[in-house]
Amino acid sequence: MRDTKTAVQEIRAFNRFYTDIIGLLDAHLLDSEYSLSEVRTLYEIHIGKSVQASQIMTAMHIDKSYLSRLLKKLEKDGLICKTPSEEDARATLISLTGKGLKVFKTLNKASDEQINELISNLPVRKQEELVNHMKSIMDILQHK
Amino acid sequence: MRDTKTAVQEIRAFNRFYTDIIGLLDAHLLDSEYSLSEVRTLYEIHIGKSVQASQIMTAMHIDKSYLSRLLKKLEKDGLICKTPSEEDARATLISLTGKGLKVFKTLNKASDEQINELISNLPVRKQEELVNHMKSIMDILQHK
DNA sequence: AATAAATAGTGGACTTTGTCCACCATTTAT
DNA sequence: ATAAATGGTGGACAAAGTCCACTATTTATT
Repeated sequence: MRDTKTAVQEIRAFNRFYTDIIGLLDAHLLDSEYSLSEVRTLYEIHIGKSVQASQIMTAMHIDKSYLSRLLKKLEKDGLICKTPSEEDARATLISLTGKGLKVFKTLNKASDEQINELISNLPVRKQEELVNHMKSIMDILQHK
Repeated sequence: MRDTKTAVQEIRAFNRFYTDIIGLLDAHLLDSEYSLSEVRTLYEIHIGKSVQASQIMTAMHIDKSYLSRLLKKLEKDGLICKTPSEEDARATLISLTGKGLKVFKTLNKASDEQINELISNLPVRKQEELVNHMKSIMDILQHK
């Protein structure tokens, strides 16, 4: 392994840098009617097709009661539907409704555009900084 | 510019991936007596040596009233001191006290160790995933 | 010089996000 | 048959952060 100090410093610098970028994206996304966690929940249901609450919970690293409430809102808005699992009467299976899929796709598209705009507007200086950070980290990982 | 769809998708995939990693780090750091924002505030004061509240605010993208409260706590704990600015009577200059520097260094070291541990324990699969994400993004930026 | 507008910061009230805990129902293990 | 684990809900609460109104200066405008 190469010099640990440098590697760690580099990763922390990248974290600060990238946390900032993600923060900006997240902030922009907040105009929507749905919170970040709600959108993320829709995403998890979307890719899982038909999932249990506990699976979403694990994927998102959130508390089950919080998830329960997120799901409640999404259900109230008619974006998801719950059906009792046939194998396990404790569990309910969650899936997107037609409306849910539509809303998800809309939000997703908005997010794509956001990112696209970010890429287009990223000043060259920031781009170079990002690339340099990434190079260092790749270097660290490949030599560890 | 290359295929936009792919580029945007790739960046979003990386965001999800890296948000997860950062989340883990942040969660681990929470054992400390100080919150993430408080530590970040100490960091900003540390690198700025002697700064105004408004500078920290801009760097951290947080509300001024929230920062005011963060500073109040740090001051109460004797980690920072405020002195009225001589050029501008509206402003106060903020700097770390001896104790503040000591605490910051301790927290900083803990954070370093955290990252170090993360690197050491990152499964090869995750490492490769990270490197692949980064390669794609660098590729995107360099061809845009 | 007088006043309008901008800048720096504080504190009250509030919202959002998320956790902890107690609880019910069902299922699996002993 | 019963203990323990799993899946989920809801109450109470904590943490993080925003919005707004206010004070005190400072800078710009007439």
